[in-house]
Amino acid sequence: MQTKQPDLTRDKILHSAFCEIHRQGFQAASITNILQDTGLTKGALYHHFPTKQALGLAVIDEVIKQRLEQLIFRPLRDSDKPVEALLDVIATINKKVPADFVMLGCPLNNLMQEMSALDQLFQQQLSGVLGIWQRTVEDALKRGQQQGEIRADVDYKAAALFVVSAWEGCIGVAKNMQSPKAFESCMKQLHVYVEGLMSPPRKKAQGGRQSR
Amino acid sequence: MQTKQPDLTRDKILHSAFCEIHRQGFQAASITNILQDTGLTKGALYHHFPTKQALGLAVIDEVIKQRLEQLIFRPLRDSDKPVEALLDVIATINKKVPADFVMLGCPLNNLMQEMSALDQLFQQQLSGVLGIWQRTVEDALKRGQQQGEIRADVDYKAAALFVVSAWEGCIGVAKNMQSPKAFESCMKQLHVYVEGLMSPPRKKAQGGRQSR
DNA sequence: ACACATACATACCGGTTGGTATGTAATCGT
DNA sequence: ACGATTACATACCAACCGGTATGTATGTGT
Repeated sequence: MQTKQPDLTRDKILHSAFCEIHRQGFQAASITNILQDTGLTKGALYHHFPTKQALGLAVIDEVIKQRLEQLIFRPLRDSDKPVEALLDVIATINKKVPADFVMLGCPLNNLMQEMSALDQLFQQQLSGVLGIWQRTVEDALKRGQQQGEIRADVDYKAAALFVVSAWEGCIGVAKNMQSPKAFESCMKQLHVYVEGLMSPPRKKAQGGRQSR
Repeated sequence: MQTKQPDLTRDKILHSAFCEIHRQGFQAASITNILQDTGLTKGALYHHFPTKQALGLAVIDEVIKQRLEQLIFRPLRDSDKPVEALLDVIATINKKVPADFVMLGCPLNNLMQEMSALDQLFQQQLSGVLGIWQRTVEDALKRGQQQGEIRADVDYKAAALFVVSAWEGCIGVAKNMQSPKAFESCMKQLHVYVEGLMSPPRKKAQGGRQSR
């Protein structure tokens, strides 16, 4: 290991790049700005990353994916009550995330909307993370189905895709409205949708009511 | 009226700007590119629009809003069977729109994700259009409720917000996956959600099944 | 017919961008 | 101990950006 601790430097760049990209988008993210936050220079950046594109891809893989992993994927995978876990994550996500994340949007969604049509490598990288998300929800629904919590006639693949889509849509719209309240209301409806996939217990369950 | 038909010139610029912005995003949209498509020059553009920002705002108001108006808002408003109309629009939207619109994303959503956190005027303009969308769906649900088609316990405001959010989410995710099929599947689930808001007729209705 | 406004075209500008070439100090392998 | 490699810093560059100043041809109002 070198005294200058290259891995630590790399992480500093990655983190700063993540913040800048989250705020400005990838294309508008300025390498100069990213470096200014770290006190490093271009020499350091272009030593660790060959291009700006490579830096962006690394941010997706090593920052964004990891955060989603910790925040969403792992809780779903680790729980042996997958439906309960899914409903819990949906219900509490807005408290487990910094407030400005609603104002700035989901980092993954931001990049998807900006880059998917422009850069194939970005598209693939982002699609990979989204695929994990989708398959994690899918697996939770599937296991819930095996446990009898989810109705047998539910197409869990299509439902999982929709859950993820609506999820991102909720963040996106809330971001546009700059309204954490809208996010909360919207996620509550997603909660209702998932409940609608469940087998009716004894009480006739959900409707769609809450505050305005 | 002048021989050079300024309104026509303005429209040409607006349309070209819409296309460039749709493909590249607003910030990455190059004024030079926009003008190249039209055969005009910067003199023309900066005669009709004081800044690039003003051009972008005009694109939202005069192109994007109008397209949504025609494609979504009007059908919902004009129908006296609002729930049926809503379900129909959701079911057929993918056929009423050019194929590359899925690949390039919803122009409104693209701009929301890119600009809402960066520029307050953009945020307001976009929020305005989104608000019309939301209120249009809201009104359709409300009227459906009065007609007894929508259950009385449904919070139509929250449901409308969710419908719009999920709608945009579906396009966004389909764009990332570059998959019109995913869009179709996703919208079908949104269809299921809306059906779930309806009063049970005699048949016990929807589930959630379709192709993989 | 003549002053003036409109509707553009052309040429130019300062600032910023991602990227590179070069320099250098520290560390590692042997 | 010493060459090679790593890990940066510094200086620089061509390309492109949005925007402006100026020029000009074509109208319109009177």
